[in-house]
Amino acid sequence: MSKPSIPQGTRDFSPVVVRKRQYILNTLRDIFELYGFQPLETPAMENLVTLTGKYGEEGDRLIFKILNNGLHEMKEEKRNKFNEELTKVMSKAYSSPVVTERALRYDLTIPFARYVVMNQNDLAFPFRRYQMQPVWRADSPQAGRYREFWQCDADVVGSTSLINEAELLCIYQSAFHQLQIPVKIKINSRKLLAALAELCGTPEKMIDITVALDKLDKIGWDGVTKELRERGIEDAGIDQISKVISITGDNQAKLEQLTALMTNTPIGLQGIKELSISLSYYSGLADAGWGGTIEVDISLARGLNYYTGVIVEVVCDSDKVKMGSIGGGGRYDDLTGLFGLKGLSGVGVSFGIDRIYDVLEQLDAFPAQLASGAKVMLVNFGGDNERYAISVLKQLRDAGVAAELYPDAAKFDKQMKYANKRAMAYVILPGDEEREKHLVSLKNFATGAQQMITLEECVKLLK
RNA sequence: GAGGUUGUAGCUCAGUUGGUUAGAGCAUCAGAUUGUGGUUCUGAGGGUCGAGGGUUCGAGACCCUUCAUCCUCCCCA
Repeated sequence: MSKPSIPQGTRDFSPVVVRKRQYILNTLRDIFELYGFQPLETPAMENLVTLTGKYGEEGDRLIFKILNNGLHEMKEEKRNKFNEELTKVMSKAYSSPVVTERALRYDLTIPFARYVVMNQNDLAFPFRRYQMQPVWRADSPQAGRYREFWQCDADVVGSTSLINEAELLCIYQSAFHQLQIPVKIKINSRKLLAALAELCGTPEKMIDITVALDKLDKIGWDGVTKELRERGIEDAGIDQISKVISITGDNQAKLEQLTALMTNTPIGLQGIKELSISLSYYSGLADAGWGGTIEVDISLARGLNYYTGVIVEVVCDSDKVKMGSIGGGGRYDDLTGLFGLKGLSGVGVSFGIDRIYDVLEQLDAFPAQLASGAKVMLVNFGGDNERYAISVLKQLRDAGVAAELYPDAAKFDKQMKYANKRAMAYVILPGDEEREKHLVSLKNFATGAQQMITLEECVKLLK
């Protein structure tokens, strides 16, 4: 007998953990629905060709490919061909439709784009959807990084209105307010980064600048300078970048200074205008009770290179927590163009469920009542008492009280220990005396107090 | 792709320069206790020391190979 284990980079979620995760997911779901987003689910596997070439060379290697089935019923000749191709596939980054033509979903964005293109005739655009599902990556796991993890996305496609940007900001604010996580939302525009590349005199280096700048938090300005040099940016250009990212003040002041710096780059001015309009829409929609701050941050880059407009990132704003971003998103033009549907602009946000979980744990901000499960357990005394217990059990459930009966007439001590371990709030003792009097003895497990009462009174207490 | 960590009971881990029959806590089961839990006491079961090879009179420990694991860098969420 081999010891049981689970695949590298996967996790079991125990009951308490599932409850806490569901609390996060339910909170987000309610908000998405409130803002008119519709739920979407796509299959765990996609056709391999749908995924390949969408995540870059590195990404292609990290896609979990699924071996074709039906090997046992192949004809001799086909099986030989299969084995030949399999050897090739195993030896290097090589794909063969003979061996694998499906793969596990790598993220939710590409399947979403695929869905939109396939259903373009039926969808009402702008299409607002949210999706919360696991994704898989054949990456080597490390702390906080798994081969199976959940993503939670909300996107709007088919509209270029900046109201969408403002609404997604509201969703972030509302969500983290409800979850009681203090946050700072950083906002920028890819157009400003494009303008920055122009200011450097190297507009074609925008991606290089973006990737380098994205590491500012991690490696500091000196590190970024070094990386920019390695990526072929001249010192004069680095000076320009330095000048732009070091502007200070509130959002209004920052945008004004930027305007001055970028008067000669139309794309920069447009980016500034978009940020300004988004923020103004936002202030019309925002609730005064939300605590999070929204801050224009020119150094915010976001690694993903399909973003083209406004980009955002959420970080936890608390001294007690050290954590990278817990959410991010932005506008992307033409994502569906990959599948032949051109001219559809989209904007979306993503919530980092695992990190949000960790933050809530560190802040000790999960609601206390999540810990307890079923409310009450009935002790099983066997025989006639068991029959009585079953009738009480049914009546409790009919009244909407979460209850369970210990299934065996085991020793009393054992049953009580079980109830204790399960963290039951109450225990009901349906024994001889209770059965004869048609009453129940209800014991409060926290206080130890016990009373013999009618079932009606009992239900009233437990509801 | 590069580097490092750890593999001993179901779980978490001790195990001295290589030396008799490999230990503890938790968990499980039984008993003190057949209607009163959280903290008690007693006892029991449970091990091819990750796998394979080597050195040695003798290996859980040393060497080689291999597998697994966790972590760091790269990259990413």
